[in-house]
Amino acid sequence: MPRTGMEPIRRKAIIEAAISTIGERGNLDVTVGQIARSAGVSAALAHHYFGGKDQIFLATMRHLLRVYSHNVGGALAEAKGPRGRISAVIRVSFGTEQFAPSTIAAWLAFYVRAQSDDQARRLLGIYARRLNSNLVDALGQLCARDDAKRIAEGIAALIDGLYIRQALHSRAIHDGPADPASAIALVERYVNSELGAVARPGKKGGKR
Amino acid sequence: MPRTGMEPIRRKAIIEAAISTIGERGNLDVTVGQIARSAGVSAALAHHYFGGKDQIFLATMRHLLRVYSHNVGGALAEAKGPRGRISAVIRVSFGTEQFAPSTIAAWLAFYVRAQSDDQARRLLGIYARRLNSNLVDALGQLCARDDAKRIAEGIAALIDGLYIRQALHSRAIHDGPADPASAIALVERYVNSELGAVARPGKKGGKR
DNA sequence: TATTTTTGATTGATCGATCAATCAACAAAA
DNA sequence: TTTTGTTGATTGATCGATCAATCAAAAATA
Repeated sequence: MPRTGMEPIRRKAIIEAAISTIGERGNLDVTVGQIARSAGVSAALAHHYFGGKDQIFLATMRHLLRVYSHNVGGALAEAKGPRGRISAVIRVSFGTEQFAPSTIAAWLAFYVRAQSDDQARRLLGIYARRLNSNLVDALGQLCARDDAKRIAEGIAALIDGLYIRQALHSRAIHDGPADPASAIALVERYVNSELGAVARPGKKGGKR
Repeated sequence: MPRTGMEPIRRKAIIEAAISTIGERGNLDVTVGQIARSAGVSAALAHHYFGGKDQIFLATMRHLLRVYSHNVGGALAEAKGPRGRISAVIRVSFGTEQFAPSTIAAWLAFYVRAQSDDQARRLLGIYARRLNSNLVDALGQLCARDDAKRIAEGIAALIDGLYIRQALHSRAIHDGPADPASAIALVERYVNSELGAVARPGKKGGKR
């Protein structure tokens, strides 16, 4: 049945199989064979298209990152004002696409991977920097630069922390579904109280 | 040179070697041989004393947990009032012992391990529950129960998030040292603004 | 249209390396 | 000499990677 033009279809299938396989196991201790089987192909084919296990992982990370960036981009476009852009980032971060159990598990696994793999770290670095500048830019219009940096760090930490906790809970309580709403509410509340506590930025932000 | 009474010495050496080996690599893809060599013994001896790789990991987790609990216990004993106990928990969580790069990396690695290993998950669950009840108990004396739960979740998420981010940063910037002070300040500020925003708890906490 | 050639798609089989685990043996106290 | 500590050697299993061999569609040719 080999029709030509299978390559993009296979690549996509293998990447999605990688996400679900990694997501099920919760770590990167998955074999190429497992991923391939889940994608309905042989392990050899996965190697053929990607070159090796590492590259399957990297392609999967890139896919996750691309989807996230795409969603953020869309949400930012519709957002009204800096505060709206902050909410957009938060909302997307806990959106159904990002907050699916297997996505969360894969994300966490790649975080760990970045500890020992330069390329993985570089990819995560791109995501982190983009998130950070989105937040700092928006916050910078609402408060002093120093405060903006600090609040952005807090938001990012809250997001990462809620992710890691969600990953554990969704397994502890027999695959309980994620609860994006309360996570969003918690972060939003953080943003509000932090913004409420800092002075408006004059042309020069005053100290505290 | 076999003197008797080596067992506890070897166990400790192997556990500490496991922490540093895991910490260096940043994940659990370490061999028993590497751990053993770092401890100055043979791989066979590590098996002899622990029974297997899994048990080395579990013993290492238990050790990490025990040290943390011990430190928290000590800090809680000296703390004055509920607000002081919250600060004690935060301070210990970012204390030098917990915030050493290899400890952070090992902690994160075990978090991922808990995704696929029941016993590891159980151990982390104990830690999480203890942390949570410490925080909720203290917060419950300062605000309504519902608020206490929410703020405790926020604190825990912030701690986890700052950990995971620290793990990445300390590797990105060529083993830059941790910065406990700013992490502590960020969480403390969160506690203050959240507590400032909620009403005092009457005998019955009012809604919001 | 019918036949041949080419090429992309795909896999089973297999190699080489790694590693956890086991065991038999040895050394040094007790 | 009995026990405790310790290790090198070995094994069995797993896995990533490679490769030769199919198979079928598409393209070229008759």
